[in-house]
Amino acid sequence: MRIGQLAQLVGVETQTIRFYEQQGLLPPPDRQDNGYRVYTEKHGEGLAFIRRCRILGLSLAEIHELQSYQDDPHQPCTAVNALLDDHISHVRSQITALQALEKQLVSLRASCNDDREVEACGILAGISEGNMHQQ
Amino acid sequence: MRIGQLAQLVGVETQTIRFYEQQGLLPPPDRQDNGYRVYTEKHGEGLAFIRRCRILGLSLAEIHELQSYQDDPHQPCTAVNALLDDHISHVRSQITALQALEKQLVSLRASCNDDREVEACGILAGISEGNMHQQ
DNA sequence: TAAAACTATAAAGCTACTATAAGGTCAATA
DNA sequence: TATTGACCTTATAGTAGCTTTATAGTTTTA
Repeated sequence: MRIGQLAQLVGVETQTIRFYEQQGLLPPPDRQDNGYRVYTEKHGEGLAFIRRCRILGLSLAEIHELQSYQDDPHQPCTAVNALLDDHISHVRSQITALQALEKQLVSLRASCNDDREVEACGILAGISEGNMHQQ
Repeated sequence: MRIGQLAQLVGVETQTIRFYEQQGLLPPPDRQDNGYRVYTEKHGEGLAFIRRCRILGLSLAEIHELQSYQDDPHQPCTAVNALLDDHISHVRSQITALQALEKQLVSLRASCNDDREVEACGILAGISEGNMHQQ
């Protein structure tokens, strides 16, 4: 299987595959005589794993960590659980921050309407004067 | 006022100020004979405006856009309102996405506990097999 | 046979800074 | 006076996770 086929199979760009290889997340595949990479099903699974992790918002470093656990299958999986717990709390704090931000933005938006000139714009005035009433 | 004082006043690093100048967000200040930048209150206000926008999550490009409106004070502020509306909907979709992600992560986390070996880890298995039951 | 589609590498670009290097300036101190 | 320390200057590289571009070789298709 060549790189283009693998890319299509998993739904990524070929450059992304090369990038993961370069970052040490995908093992370097064998090469044909012409230098083309040849992939196996294993590579497909590895790549799919990476993509699912990315969809879950894990960083490449975290994925690397997970891979290192996979390579040592008889250790307790405490660290995997901890990694996920950390990530969950990270996501939660992002949500909290964004919700506070949304509130601020909505109240700022309420301070203006389309019928004004920029000079009198409540939004620009609000930002300029720092009336962002963050709590 | 020199760059260090301005930085302390607004609460940013001196490099950040130079960076904004380079990006065209802060007008280049006058220089002393020795080359040191000299700032006025105007610069302080401009910098504070930028920082407040950044706290609101606006990109440098969006800030640039707002500045261009400020330079044209007799236009209707429709575009400002629209920019904010867009940003609000952007923030909202981020929140929605993160909430869905949190759900996925929590359900994945529930599929394992600390008493297993990596080999039997419900989380790794879940990711590997794509049981991420995204809806 | 020639063009289209694929592959390769290397390097730059993206965002919004932050950090580092190497050096010039200035006031106060030993 | 020499030097220390705090400040300033520019230029360059690093961060994350790719994407884009440039340049070139290979394979497939018309």
